[in-house]
Amino acid sequence: MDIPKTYDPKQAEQRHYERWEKAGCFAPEINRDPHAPVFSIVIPPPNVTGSLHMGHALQHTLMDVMTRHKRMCGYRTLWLPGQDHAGISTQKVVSDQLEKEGLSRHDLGREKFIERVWRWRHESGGQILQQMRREGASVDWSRERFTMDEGLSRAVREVFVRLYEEGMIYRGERIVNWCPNDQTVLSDLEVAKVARAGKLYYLQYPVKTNDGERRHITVATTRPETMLGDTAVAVNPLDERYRDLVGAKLILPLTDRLIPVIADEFVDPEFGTGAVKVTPAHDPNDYEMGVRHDLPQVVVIDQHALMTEAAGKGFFGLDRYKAREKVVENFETLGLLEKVIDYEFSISTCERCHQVIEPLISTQWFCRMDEMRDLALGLMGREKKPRFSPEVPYEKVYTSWLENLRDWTISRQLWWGHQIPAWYDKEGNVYVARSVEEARAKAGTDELEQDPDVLDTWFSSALWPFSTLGWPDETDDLKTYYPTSVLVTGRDIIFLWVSRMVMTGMKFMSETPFHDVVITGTVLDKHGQRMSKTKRNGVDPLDIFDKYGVDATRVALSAAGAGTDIRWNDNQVEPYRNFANKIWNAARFCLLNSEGARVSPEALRAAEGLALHDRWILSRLNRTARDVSQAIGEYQFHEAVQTLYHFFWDDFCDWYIELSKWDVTAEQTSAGRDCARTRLISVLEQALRLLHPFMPYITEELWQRLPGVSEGLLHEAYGGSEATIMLTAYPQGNREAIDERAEWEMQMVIDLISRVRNIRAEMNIKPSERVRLLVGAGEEKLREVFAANTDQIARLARASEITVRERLDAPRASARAVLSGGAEVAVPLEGLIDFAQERARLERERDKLQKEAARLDAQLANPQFTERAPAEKVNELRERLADITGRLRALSETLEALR
RNA sequence: AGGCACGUACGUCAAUGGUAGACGGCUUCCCUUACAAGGAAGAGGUUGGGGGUUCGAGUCCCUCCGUGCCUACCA
Repeated sequence: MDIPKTYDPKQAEQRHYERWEKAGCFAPEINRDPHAPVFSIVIPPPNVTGSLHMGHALQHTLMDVMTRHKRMCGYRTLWLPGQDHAGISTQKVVSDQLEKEGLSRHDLGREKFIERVWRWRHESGGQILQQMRREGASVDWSRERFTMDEGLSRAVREVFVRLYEEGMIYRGERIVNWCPNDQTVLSDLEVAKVARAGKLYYLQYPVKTNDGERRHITVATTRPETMLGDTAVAVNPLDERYRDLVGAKLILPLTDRLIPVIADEFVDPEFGTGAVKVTPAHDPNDYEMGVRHDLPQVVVIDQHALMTEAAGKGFFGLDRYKAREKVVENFETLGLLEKVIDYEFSISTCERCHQVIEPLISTQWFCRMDEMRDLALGLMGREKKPRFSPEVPYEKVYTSWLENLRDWTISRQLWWGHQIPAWYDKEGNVYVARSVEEARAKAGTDELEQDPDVLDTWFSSALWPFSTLGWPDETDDLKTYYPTSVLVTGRDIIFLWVSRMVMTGMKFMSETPFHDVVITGTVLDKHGQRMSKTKRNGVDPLDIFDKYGVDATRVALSAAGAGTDIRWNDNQVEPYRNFANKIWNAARFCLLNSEGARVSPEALRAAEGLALHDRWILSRLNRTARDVSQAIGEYQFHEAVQTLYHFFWDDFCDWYIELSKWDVTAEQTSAGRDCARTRLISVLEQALRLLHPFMPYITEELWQRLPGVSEGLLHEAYGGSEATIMLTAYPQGNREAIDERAEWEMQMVIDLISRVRNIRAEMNIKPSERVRLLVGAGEEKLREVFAANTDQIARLARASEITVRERLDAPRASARAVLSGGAEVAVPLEGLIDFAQERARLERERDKLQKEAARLDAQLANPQFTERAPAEKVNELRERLADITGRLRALSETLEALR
């Protein structure tokens, strides 16, 4: 058999994915058990414009681990893939392409432009899905969805119409967030607040008096240019300074308008001058105040952030920042600029293009959220669903956001997206319908024009868990896979996406869209900075795959703590690349000694007369299986990884293989040898199954090479499928197979061997040199354990002979050690031993033990402790103290003998 | 401005209120026929400072220092 010494991940990565896919392993239909429990996940649809980043790799890995695990547990398993049309981003990508050709989207016209976007999507969009194949993601490609698919678009129209008919969607004029660059309205969630160092300008507005008295009110503002649209100045009704001026008129400088002084509780008397200029058309708070006081709205800034005609001759057409300078200059000239101070404040910017948002009054479509919000809050209140992991702090983040939820601006002035299903007749009457035909029927005329706006991208995403399964039709998929089992995503879209899915899910399906929500940490760069394109500090997962292999990368990502941010550093993957190589070589050893062996479940049963190391590894295997399943179930992937890593490396490689070597590598063919080989390879096979959800490629690659693997090993739900490790049964860990006694006995043997190795290292005994071992053990049980395993101990401790007695009887010139359980071991070293050095070594150990004994003594002597602590805990300490005391006694005697 | 996290070995991170661990790195020895991406043995911590609750605190409470994140209508 020809197996290379070093694992080459690329080879395995190329070989298996396509085969799995062709065999239909990813589709739930592979499961032929009609009573199988169901497990389903919908992928957070990546943007068509996106390419894979580490955040995806992390989330996809966790989703795939869960999916593969549940599939191996016999669940009917669906992981549904798909993509989001990503309105603004996609439109921008294609617009930029056009720009390079010297064209704008308006040159093409709406229809041609959309055609072009579709072409782009088919040609270069969605590379991310190809990249997912490399990740090993076991998604069902036959159910792939796109938010602009006909089916999903139908769901969008259906939801829109129903909500409209219930009065939850309405059209109205409001102040909104406008991006002058993207030329569209944005929802509050798409606006990012950024701290900026700016100035606070103090402007004086003269009071119009009849007696010629010269008075003024000073207002403070960060945006002087908006003063051209002021229609009032507001003060707090309780503010003594201005009480007599409420109701008075002010002369608004640079214009010919008079504006009133009004009283409103919104005004904080402590801030600035206690007087606020009110610009209802260009500030959300002022807008509200304007509504309360019935103030006129003077629009002085337009959709391109240029000053309008209403701003006055001198300002018309100026950019808003130019206008700002000019207003300030004019105030200075007029002697009305009181002062300018440095001031840091936060401004609203467009999340995508970072342009400063301009609040504008505009007619848009809105969605009332109160009813759906209450549905979601009720679900959390009654059933505590969805269950967030980690629960702290996300459950609270989610609910407190819902409690403060406001109406959602759902229209966007874009071309790429779901066009709003509303039509207008010549009189401007609106007809909301599922199709133009339905609208015509409602209107009684064919002369209708559809609303040009499209819906917020998140509107269709909000329906994802049921629209992808066929809603509004009552499909089998919908009945089977809704609600989904778990949603895996980042914290940045809890509001944008998670909460909205819950709300629409409750509204239209009357059930939570997912039982659990796993919030992953953010992948940061090695300095703890967020990865971003502009900073160019992003890491391409494909580079990591090339460098270390997909499996190693997946394990490294799974090993990150639950919910905590991950400071990414390439070399963190190295240990897992090494781990993969370790697995490879362990399997290599098994395979090189596999003649006469075959994978066999019977070999894993405890039986009479099994050697200690066999009983032990079976116990460890079952314990590991149990712990891993529990960890995955609790979304503690790092614990699962740690458990598997140590089982495979420490238990299986370092001890079990070493202890099996003698039997397995025997030159003579024998039933005993075949038996040992079969057991070894069967344990390996189980270990590969346990590792498979995390490391799909290497486990499949090795599994296929094991002798005796066949369809017969598959989980019964997959009977008739082709042989692959991904359809075998996941080891559950049998509680009865956990053999505490075997684990204790083995621990004694390991302890003895380690002590001898320690002596050898400290005494500089060459590896090639065999030593004699004298073991003294008062307990008969222990003597039996050592006696039964002398061959093993001799091989691993490199001893020539071993004598086990009740009492240690060793020559003075020996190096000694005391084991737990009170046993002692001595290595006679005639002529080699430095007595002073040996005494010092043992004294050091004695001091350590004495300290611990003293601490335990004190704790046990404290009646408060023995009375209040649980009896189990107290006993544990007593036993430990007894053990230490025994060892101390033995040590003292040894030291005495060396004097 | 409020709210929420976090601070543990040289580095990156784990630890239901019960003996502080892992993986790199480091030191010494070994190319022992699965693996030098390996094996064996080690060194390294009064868990950011201070106070409190408790028989017992990395873990719970308070406070200070430092670092992140989120929310917000103070012009």
